Amino acid sequence: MIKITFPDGNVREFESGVTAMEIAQSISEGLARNVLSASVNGVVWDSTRPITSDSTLALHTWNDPEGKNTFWHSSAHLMAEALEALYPNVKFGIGPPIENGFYYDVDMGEQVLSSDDFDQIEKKMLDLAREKNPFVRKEVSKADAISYFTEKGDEYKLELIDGLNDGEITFYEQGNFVDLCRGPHIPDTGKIKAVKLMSLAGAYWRGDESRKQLTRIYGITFQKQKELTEYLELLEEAKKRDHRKLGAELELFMFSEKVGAGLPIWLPKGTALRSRLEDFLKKEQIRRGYQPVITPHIGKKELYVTSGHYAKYGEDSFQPIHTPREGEEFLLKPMNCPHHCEIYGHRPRSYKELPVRIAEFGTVYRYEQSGELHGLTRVRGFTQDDAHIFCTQEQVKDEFLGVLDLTKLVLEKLGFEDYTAQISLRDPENPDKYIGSVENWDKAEQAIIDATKEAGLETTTVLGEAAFYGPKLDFMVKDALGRRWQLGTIQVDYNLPERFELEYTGTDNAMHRPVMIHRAPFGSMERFIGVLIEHCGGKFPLWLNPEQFAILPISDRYNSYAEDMLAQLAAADLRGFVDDRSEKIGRKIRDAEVRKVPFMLIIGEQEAESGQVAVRKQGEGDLGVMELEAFVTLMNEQL
RNA sequence: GCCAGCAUAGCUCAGCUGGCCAGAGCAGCUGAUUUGUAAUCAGCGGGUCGGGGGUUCGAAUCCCUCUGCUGGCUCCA
Repeated sequence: MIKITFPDGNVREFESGVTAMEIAQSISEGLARNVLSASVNGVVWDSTRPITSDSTLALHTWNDPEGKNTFWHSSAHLMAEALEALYPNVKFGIGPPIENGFYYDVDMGEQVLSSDDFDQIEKKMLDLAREKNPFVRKEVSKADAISYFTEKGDEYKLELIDGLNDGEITFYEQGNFVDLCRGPHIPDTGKIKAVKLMSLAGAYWRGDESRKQLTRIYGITFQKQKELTEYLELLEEAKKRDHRKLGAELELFMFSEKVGAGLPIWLPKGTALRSRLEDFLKKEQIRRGYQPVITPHIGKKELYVTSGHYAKYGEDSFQPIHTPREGEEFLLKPMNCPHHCEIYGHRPRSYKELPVRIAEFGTVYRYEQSGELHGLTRVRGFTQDDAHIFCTQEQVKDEFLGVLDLTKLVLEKLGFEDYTAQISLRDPENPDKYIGSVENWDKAEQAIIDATKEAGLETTTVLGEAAFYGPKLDFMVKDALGRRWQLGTIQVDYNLPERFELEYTGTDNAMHRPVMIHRAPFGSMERFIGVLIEHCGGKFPLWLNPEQFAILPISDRYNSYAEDMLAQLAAADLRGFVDDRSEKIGRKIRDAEVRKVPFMLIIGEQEAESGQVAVRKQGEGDLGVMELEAFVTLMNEQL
């Protein structure tokens, strides 16, 4: 007999060789039906694998990430089986589960797969799933594994086997398909009831640009058709909220082939929105002791040689601009920090004036490969809500706290309730990758950890993700559809103060090197607004909305009255417009609704006589008639 | 940059395997209508079918190339 410890601490005895599935059955048939895999002593296993020693056990269903992963991993195998049945010469790379579904990298040889083939593959997958073939785990020797895939002629699997040790190699078999795989898998293919192949993409073998590009097939599967339908509906919703689509519809921004790819052009309404965001932050920053500055969009090449960016990114940047006579070389600025370092260094600094906080909405230009560009979230020219704080090592923690507070304020003001902070620290295995003293790194990392704790932030910590010049913290924000975005960032930097030889005179009358903190609560205005558009589906908070209300006269006769009203509301600092077209009121309402104007003021004979307004809220409907002052109050309450 | 796909009017799209002056809805303009909570009616204008080259008697349709876009890969100071 062996002892099995459950997550709630309960311990029960079972015969040695019992499987997780059998244990589940002993609890309830219903549970057993839902079990996809199980963690045995913390390792995810097949639910059908015999347990032969005292163990902890956690059963995984669709509701656990582990359960979903197992399900999708098995689905990848099912897809591979279908592919092999349809295209006998296909060779397989790797096929893991991902956040939403799975993929398999395959080498189709001469054959070109297109999404038109998806139907056929999906059908085959469902046919094979209906066979309810069990996933059978087999331990094989390295020699046997090699001879199997040599015979099959799959060089990718052979390469994978090459990296494995004898004794740790397993195959999984379902139906006629055998794959090299660590597992685990669901009990049988019958659980896969709904299949959808999503897209095709090229993917380099083992992520290496110099190696062969395989075809990556993305898919997702579910246990119920209904779940697939819901998932596809969610994707539809995301598509409706796509900032590229809404940005065009609401006339916020545009792109022009003539101006160039990846260079967003802000239209009047988008500019109104963006300016409000900037003003909000500018005010808040001034309150917090930041000093706004303005620096040029280009800088001499030497500036970036000094900063080190030229050596690191020179080749992969927009190339220098040359002056015609003098032959000077200028670079479009890819960052604001070198300019800000020059500002710090333009005169001697005393410890008394630290921290110095230099802020600029600085537009920067970075070369991105053409395939990388995407709406506002990946562009070649963008504006950072940048600031650099020059302080002493001792001040780092307090400055960090201040920035955390500001960033939280920004996110919450814009309706991002769900976010976490990702702390990126050194890779302990590679100390040589980093510049700056070990003591300073220790202090800075500790300062970040302490500051986030003090700020009560939910954090995740990743080792090895720090920049070479210092540890950093990124805000990971979840939007209304549950998608995660990286927005604001705070980075400690020991490198630039060194390179620019920045100093201050300390209490001891000696020279010291300040620490620099880069920070951007929004990240970039472009990216932030892109995410904001999708988060709120184009229905911006009232204080940001370029159009807060529309005045809709019932007929032309009330147009001048509407204009008077507009003037009164403008005097109350509210923004709107009059729809004075000779259209029926139903039409004007519809158009305002589609434009997502938050409030509509309908005025006709009754309102003109009583001096009141009939208020309608976008998406909600009629709020009834009220005095104009009451409407102003209503608006101000929501600002 | 690489793989796959897409590009027809301001927008959304039709135009099958090459064949009469390239279509629709919405938007726009003009006129009529003067309207009470999500689309009033009529008329009109608008496209060298993304650019260039080729195949063909004939190309929106087939081929090549460039540009842009989409989904990924690689990259991201």
